[in-house]
Amino acid sequence: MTGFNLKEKFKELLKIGKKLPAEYFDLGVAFWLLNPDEEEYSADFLSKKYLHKECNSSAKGSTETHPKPLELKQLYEVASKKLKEYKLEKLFYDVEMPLLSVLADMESTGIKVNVKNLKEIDKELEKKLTGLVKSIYKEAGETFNINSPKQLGKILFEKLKISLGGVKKTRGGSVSTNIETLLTIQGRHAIVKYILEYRELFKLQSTYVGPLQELADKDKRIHTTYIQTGTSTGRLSSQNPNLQNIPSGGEWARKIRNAFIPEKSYLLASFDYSQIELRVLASLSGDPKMIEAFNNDLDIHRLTAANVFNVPLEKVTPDMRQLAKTLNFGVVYGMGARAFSKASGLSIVEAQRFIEEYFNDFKKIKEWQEEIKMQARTSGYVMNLNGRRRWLLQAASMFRSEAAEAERAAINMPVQGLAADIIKIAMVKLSSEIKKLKWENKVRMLLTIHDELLFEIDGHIIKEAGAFIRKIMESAYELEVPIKVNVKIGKNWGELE
DNA sequence: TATGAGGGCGCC
DNA sequence: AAACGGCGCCCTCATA
Repeated sequence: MTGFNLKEKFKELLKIGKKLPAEYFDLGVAFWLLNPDEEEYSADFLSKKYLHKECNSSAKGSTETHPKPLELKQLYEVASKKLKEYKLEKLFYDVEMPLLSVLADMESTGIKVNVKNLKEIDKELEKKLTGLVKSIYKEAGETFNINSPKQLGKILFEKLKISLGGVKKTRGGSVSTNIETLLTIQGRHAIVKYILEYRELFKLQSTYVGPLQELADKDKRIHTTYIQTGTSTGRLSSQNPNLQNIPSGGEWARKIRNAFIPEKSYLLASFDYSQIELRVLASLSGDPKMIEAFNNDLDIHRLTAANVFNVPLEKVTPDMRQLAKTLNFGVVYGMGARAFSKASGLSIVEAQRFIEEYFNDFKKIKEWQEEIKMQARTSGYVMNLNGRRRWLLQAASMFRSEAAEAERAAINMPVQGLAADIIKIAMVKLSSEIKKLKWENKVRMLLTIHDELLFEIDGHIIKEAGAFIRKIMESAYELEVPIKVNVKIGKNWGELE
C-alpha cells in the first residue's frame, strides 16, 4: 500500500477489525525523512513541489483531496529513489514504517482519564480564579481583561505606575508582562502575586483541565494524534490533545496527572531513559571523562560540578550541582554565555568562565561540536548516526545571527535525533515482542513522551512485564555507554513510584 | 465569521 | 526576551 496518512487508514482498519497490509509506504513520512523542514507533507504540496504539478485546487475547505493514482506512483518513484540515494532506506523501512502502525495502535488505544476527577479540579480552579479576579480588579481599581497582555500592561505600568526597572520589551515593542517580568516587579505592588497565580491557574484550566474532559470518549479514554512528520530532528509531536506537555511539577500538576488512570485491574507504568541525550552526547563525542562517568553510573551533574569547580566529588554542594545541571542541558542546546547567565543568575562574565571551564574539562565535546558546525557550513546539512538528515543551508549565511541559529540547531539535531531514534527503535521492538508473547491485551503502550514510554499493564504480570520492557528499552541501541531506564509504577500518572 | 500574528507558557 | 534545541495550544486583537 502506498499513500498519504496511512496511520489514519490503519486506524480505520483496526476499528473494523481488518488486517493491516504487510507492506506499505507512507509518502509523507518518506518526504519528511528526505527533508524534515518542508512546510507540509500533503499530497498537494508535494506533488506541486516534486512533480511540478499545480495544486489539486478543489477550492479550500470541504474534504481532503485525493491524489490521482498516477501522481501517487510518480511521487513514490521520486521518494524511493531519493531514500536510496540518501541512504535513508533502513531508517524508513526498519524504523519509521513499522513505527507508523505502532502509533496507530497507541492512538486507537488511548489513555483513560477520570472525568469526574477532572470536573472537580475544574470546579476548584474556577473558585480560585473567581477569587483572584476579584482581588486583581480591586487592586487595579477597575475591571479589565487580565488575559490581554496589552490591557494588563496598561494597568500595571500606566494606571498603577509600577516602576519599569528591569522590565523588558517584547519583540513587538510593547512592555512584556511575562512571568519573568512579573517576578521582577513582584515586590513593587500587591497585585502582582495575584496575577502570577491567575496566570498559572488559568493556563491549567484552559489548556488542560477543560479540553481533556471534552476529548474523553464514551470509555473515558483520550486519543492523541502523533505527528510522525512533526519535527525537524526526528522526534514525534503530539496533538489534539498534546499529551506530551501535560503539567508535571507542582501541586496542581499532580492533581491533573492523578486524573490519568489505568483500566480496572491494570496499573500505569512509566519507563524513562535516564539522561539519554547526555549519554548520546558522550557517545558521539567520545569524551573520555563523560564516558567514564556513565560507565561507572555516576551522577553526571555532580561529576560535571566537580570538574568545573575543581573540587572532589564529595565536596559538591547542591548549588554547584544545580549549576552544572544547567550547564549540561545548555551544552546540548548550544547555549551561550548570555543564556547561561540568565538561567543561572551569574553575571555574563562568570557565565562565560564556566562555559570555558566546561569545555576545557570536556574537550572532546567542544571538538565534536566544532566538527558538526563545520559540516553544516560546508555541506549545508547535518546527519545523526543513523543517517537522519536535516538541511541547514543557513549555516553558511552571511547574517551572523542566522548562521549562529543554524549552528545551534546543527549541534542539537544529531543528539536529539539519535535519542529519538533510540526510543523509536525500542517502540518497534516492544510492539513486536508483545505480539510474540500474545500480551497485546495485558501490556498496552499508551504514550511516548520523547524519552519516556507510558504503559498500562495487567496487574498480574506487572513485575515480569516491567522487567521485560526495561530490558528491551535498554538494549534497543548500542552506545559507547550503557543506556539506563528508570521504571515507575502506580495507580495513576501522578503517583508513580 | 474566519484567519493569522503576537504574547505567553506547558512539556522533554 | 533570548546569542538555549525541539514541540502544540491558549487567548487577544487586528484584519479579511
